[in-house]
Amino acid sequence: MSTPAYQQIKDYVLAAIHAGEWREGDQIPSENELVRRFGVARMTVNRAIRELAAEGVLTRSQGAGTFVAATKYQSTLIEIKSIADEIRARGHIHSAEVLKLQAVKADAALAAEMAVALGSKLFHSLILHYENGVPIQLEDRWVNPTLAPDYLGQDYTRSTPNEYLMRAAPLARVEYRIEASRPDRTARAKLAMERDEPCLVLHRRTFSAGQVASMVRLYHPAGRYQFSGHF
Amino acid sequence: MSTPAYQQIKDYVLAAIHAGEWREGDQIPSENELVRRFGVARMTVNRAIRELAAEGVLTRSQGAGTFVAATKYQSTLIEIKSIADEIRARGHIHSAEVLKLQAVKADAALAAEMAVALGSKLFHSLILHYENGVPIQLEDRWVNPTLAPDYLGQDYTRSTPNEYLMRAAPLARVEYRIEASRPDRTARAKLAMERDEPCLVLHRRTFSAGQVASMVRLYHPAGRYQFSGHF
DNA sequence: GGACTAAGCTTGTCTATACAAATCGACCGG
DNA sequence: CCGGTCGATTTGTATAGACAAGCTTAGTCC
Repeated sequence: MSTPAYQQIKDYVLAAIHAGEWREGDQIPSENELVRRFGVARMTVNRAIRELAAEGVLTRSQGAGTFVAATKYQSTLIEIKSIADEIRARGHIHSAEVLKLQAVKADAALAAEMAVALGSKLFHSLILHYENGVPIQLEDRWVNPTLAPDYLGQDYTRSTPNEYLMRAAPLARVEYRIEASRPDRTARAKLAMERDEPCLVLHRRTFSAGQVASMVRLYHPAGRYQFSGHF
Repeated sequence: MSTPAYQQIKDYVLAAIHAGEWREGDQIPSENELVRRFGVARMTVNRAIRELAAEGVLTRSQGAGTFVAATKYQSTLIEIKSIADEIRARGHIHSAEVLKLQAVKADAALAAEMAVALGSKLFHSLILHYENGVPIQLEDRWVNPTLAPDYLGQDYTRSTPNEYLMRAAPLARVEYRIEASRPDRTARAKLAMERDEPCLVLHRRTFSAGQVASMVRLYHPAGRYQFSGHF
């Protein structure tokens, strides 16, 4: 067989979760049961399940069993992965609403931040990301047209700006800043946030070919997202 | 030994990399060589090295060997070693007020987070850091006494807990989480925060010798601090 | 010298077994 | 009904061995 047995077991488990067969908190079959079903050694099952637990898909408890983990977000700031992937990886449905997608002229503050001349053309997009219909992230992005000339022509309900930019302008350097802030009225309304709900803002600039490729502010309601990671 | 063999091997490799013994791109000893050195089965070494590869510390190539991965990023999250240095680097004056410094018994939640037995002795400190007399960070820290027995005997108005811990327990692994939250009454009072001012909380656990060395929550009023970095 | 080959090393996977540790439920005695 | 004990189940770790597959290098042949 080409794909390793442990990977087949991982795929099987992920498929079952994705299909809704096993839900959050459900106990999944024991290692011995999976051994019977797949006809492999227990160490092979153990590796598959252990890796899924390490990836946050499952939680295990010695003596008790293995359970489908509660979906908690985990975004390493480091890997710039797309929020869409992250949501899909959880077996949930990602959707996006494009609120703005246009060319603008850079004012002083913007020109400084994007390192372009005052009055230069920039692309601006404002996109709201949903997970299972719940707004989870507001993405406010400016893009340098010289590095991504086709930026306005993409369909961002199908793929995310991030995915397009990763192809168009391979990133050389990333600069980030994390703030807690109170979003403005419109952002709050879009994210269905209460008046004083705290909000995490990830501010990020990516560089490509010595220029600022993109500058983005990602707004996350605190209760619905958290950054975490390890190294 | 309490800590599993595979974890000891992981710690050994991480320590060697951390110490600069093995550098970026260097080939590390083969599995069979590590088997000889540690006197364990190859599967045990394999698990340790495979996990480090999955974590991005090493890269492996079948037939060729295992190499120290290029450090992809450089995060200030790990370099916020000393807020005191950071403040001094800005030419400002750092001062600290020790609000608590005592031994406590771990309750259930704490024991779980520190990975110690229920009721174990832990050190707890609560320190408020000032920049030019303005409170800038509230540091709420728990420390494992076995790794830092002299923790309570330090003068934290002169050096920070972090500086002491870096010497006492060289860190092998860091886990972090960033949240936006509303701090409780006392924290808010200490930081001279207004009622609804947003607050960033950096939650961090450091591991040393396979144990949780320290767990800390750093509270920052949003307007007076931000995390940033690049990679 | 250049191209091919084979040996030896490396990692990748899998097996069958073993024991330890944690959990949970059934049973039993009070 | 309550509480404790014991056993079955489950995960956690470790072992020794085996074969496959990929890379490197030394050696051979032309």
